[in-house]
Amino acid sequence: MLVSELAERADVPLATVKYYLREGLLTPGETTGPRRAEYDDSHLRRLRVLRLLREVGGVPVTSLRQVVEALDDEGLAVHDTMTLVADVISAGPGPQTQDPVALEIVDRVITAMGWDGIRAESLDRQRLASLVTLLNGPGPLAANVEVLTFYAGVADQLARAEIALVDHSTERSHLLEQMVTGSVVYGQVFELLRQLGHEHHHAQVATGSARPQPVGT
Amino acid sequence: MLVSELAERADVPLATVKYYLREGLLTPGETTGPRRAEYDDSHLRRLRVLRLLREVGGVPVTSLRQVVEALDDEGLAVHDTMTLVADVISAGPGPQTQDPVALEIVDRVITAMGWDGIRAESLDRQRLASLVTLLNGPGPLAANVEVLTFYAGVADQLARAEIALVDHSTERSHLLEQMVTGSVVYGQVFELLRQLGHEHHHAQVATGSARPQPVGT
DNA sequence: GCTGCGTGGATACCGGAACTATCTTACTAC
DNA sequence: GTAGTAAGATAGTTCCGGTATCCACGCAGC
Repeated sequence: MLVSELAERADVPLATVKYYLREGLLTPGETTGPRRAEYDDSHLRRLRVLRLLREVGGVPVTSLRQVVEALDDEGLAVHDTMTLVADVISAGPGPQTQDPVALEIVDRVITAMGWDGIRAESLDRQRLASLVTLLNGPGPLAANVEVLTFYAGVADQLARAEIALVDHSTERSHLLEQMVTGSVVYGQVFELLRQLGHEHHHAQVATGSARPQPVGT
Repeated sequence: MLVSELAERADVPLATVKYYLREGLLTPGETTGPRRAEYDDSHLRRLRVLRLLREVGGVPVTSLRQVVEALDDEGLAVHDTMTLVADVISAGPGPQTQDPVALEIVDRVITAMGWDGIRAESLDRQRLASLVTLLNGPGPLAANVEVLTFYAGVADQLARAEIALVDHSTERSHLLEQMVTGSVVYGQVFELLRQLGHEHHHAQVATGSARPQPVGT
């Protein structure tokens, strides 16, 4: 297919596709003449992934370039690609504080969960420590190991389920695209469900019903 | 305190505080002279909340104005304020699709959860439907009622816990600020923990250990 | 073969968001 | 009385994510 068709099929303005090509987010189509180039299904899939990351995940375009680099590096194991992508994708700027106390709280949670596959350089780990610093600074909120471990337990349920859901036997590129988009979209899905849960339970409190209890019924 | 002190205590550039005042995100201090105004602790707390919503939650400044309006409307019940704020805060633009099929899927999940306190106009509900449309469009991912209900169950655990955690007996303004910031910050905390969970379980898969199982051990 | 649409490629421009800098006037503390 | 800063207003800046325009030219239909 030609660019215009690619753009139309992905429901993306042509100008934007050209922009992505310029930025190196899409590999140029196969040139079939001086003013002619052919694009295939892999381009279409890639473009869809990019739009999803941008629009649903809010991933900035500069980060997208890092994502495609990781995705296209055939020499990289699936696992390594995913950690690379994870470092880039999750929201917020890099960690600004390296408060050792917060880091230790985070590490204790990680240990309590038995999560032994986490790199010390994991940006998520450091970002989490920043948030803990923030929570334990001025203000009424506080994060302790117990609460965080509870959260981690819940998060673990999701992580397990999500990994179990993907078909691990498919080809590398398809598998990665599936995992990356899944992670982003289901992250949003969960966040919305959490908000809906809030809305319901707030209503419960407001109408004078019993306060919701954290664990059992 | 004077503006400069307010800015310093909240660790926000003075120019930014002035900007927020201009935008109506902060109420003007009490004028004690033609070129003098006094700010108090409520301003400081408000400013901290705003920065948190902006930096951690990524809430745009224009939405912040709506948030403060809801927060400052003393005639509004706590519950109603929260739903108003929730509509404004959660990420993404308003819903663009109103696919009846997706909406019905969402509603079935809501019913299955026994969530009867959710307004039909809830933006989160509609945003979720948009995501479901997206998932069930082209591409390998798919969202069915079962999977979504599983997610909703997990989300419900969090929502319960979070509501149980706040001290419901404090004064309106403090309570709301606590709930709003808590919702945003813990949303991020959870997302990071979910990513960490992924990182661990991916590592498990990569090292050839048993694949993680969704529910039990 | 001619024509006119559309292509690939390059470059320039735009609009919104979130600040940031400057300037003016005037109080206030020393 | 004078140096320092506050308040308030206005204008300017940076970054991001696109759009728009331009050009020279090949291809499809006639």
